Amino acid sequence: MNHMSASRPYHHGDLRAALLAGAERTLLEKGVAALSLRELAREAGVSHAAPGRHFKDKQALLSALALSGYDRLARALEAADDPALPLQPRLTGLARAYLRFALDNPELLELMYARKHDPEAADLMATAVDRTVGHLGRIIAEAQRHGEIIEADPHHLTFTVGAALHGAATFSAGGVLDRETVLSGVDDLVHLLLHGLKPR
Amino acid sequence: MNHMSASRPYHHGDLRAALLAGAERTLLEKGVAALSLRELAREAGVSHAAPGRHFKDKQALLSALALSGYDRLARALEAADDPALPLQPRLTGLARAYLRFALDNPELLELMYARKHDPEAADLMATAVDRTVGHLGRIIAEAQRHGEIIEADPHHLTFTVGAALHGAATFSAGGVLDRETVLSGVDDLVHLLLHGLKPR
DNA sequence: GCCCAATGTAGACGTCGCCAACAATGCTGT
DNA sequence: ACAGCATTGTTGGCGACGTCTACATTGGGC
Repeated sequence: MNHMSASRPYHHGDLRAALLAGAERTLLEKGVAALSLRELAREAGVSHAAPGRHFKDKQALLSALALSGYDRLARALEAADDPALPLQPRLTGLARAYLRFALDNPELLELMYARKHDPEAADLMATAVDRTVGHLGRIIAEAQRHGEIIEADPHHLTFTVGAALHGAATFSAGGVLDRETVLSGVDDLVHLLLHGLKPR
Repeated sequence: MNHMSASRPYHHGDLRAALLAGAERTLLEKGVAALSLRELAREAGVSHAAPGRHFKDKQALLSALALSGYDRLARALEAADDPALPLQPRLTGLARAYLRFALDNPELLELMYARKHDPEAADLMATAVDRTVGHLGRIIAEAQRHGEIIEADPHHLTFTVGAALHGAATFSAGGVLDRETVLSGVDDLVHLLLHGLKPR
């Protein structure tokens, strides 16, 4: 029985997606602290308990958000990777894409690296991370085969490069430096990683 | 008038310190999400509104916690720094101390790098950070004077080294790698930073 | 066309951060 | 010594939140 005239249908249609979309927007505009399931439900026009049908608890929604973040990051990196380029500009392009993502989505990045996810979600995270660092790892291994990079344990190399990029992204997202300064420093960062701090 | 026999004194003595200590313990044992002002008040044996006399809101307590974290980190780094050492082992020692701190206090480190602090607290943070990266910066500038490091913009160099260390710390604190693996990888990390990935 | 699983609703419970009004305490100036 | 006052703690309450349970509505598969 419909009390109100012209009321929306009892079922939302795709509440899960609507909640995720709203959460993403709130995350971008007001930060993770401002995320509330009840508020998201209000925005979606459903009752305060409806989100519980799609996410077992708030953390589950955050995990889903982080997971979709990994997807977007992976797509951004793959789009930015040009295998035809020589090693250094290729890495620079990747680094720039990563930093751009970090600068555009600082709170999302924080969520992605948070260590509060259910074991199940954490597994999905791990594979998502593997996909990304695996990409970097393959580039490095290939460069090793071409003799462009020293023959050390490729995991160590990947870890170091990934750490430098991620640290830069964290610093940048922290807002100490402005966007342009960070992005224009990428060339030097990659150069330093490749050539080292010691004179040659 | 004392209703209860043998009740505690009306005033706590040093509630502020007790709250911070309790918060630090909870942070270590159960994470920042489990931090509640009311719970801290209970542990300290005071009423639920008492913390409000010492911290204007919850964020103020978190900021104080972060600030004390910077203090401890700075002390740990200074204790670990041996200026008599050659550059590479000296940096390795510092890196190891930083990673140890990150592994021991992952949630605290996250708090320290959070970008949610009041302008006033953010200022104190900034100077605390300056103190630490300034230390690193001086080491690098000195090495430059000795010709041990290329003559590039020292800020760029410091940023890169700091980013690499911080990224490694974040990865480590994230719990993907176990403590021993991380700490034993420090030598390689510093070596790579100094000598670069390209063959010499 | 019926039945059941999926989805949404209504209400309640306990916890939380924060605020205001009030009570106890200890410091300071005289 | 002691009055007055700022500091510190208490009590009670407000609104918001996450989560649970019981119930309502819907739509797809037998």
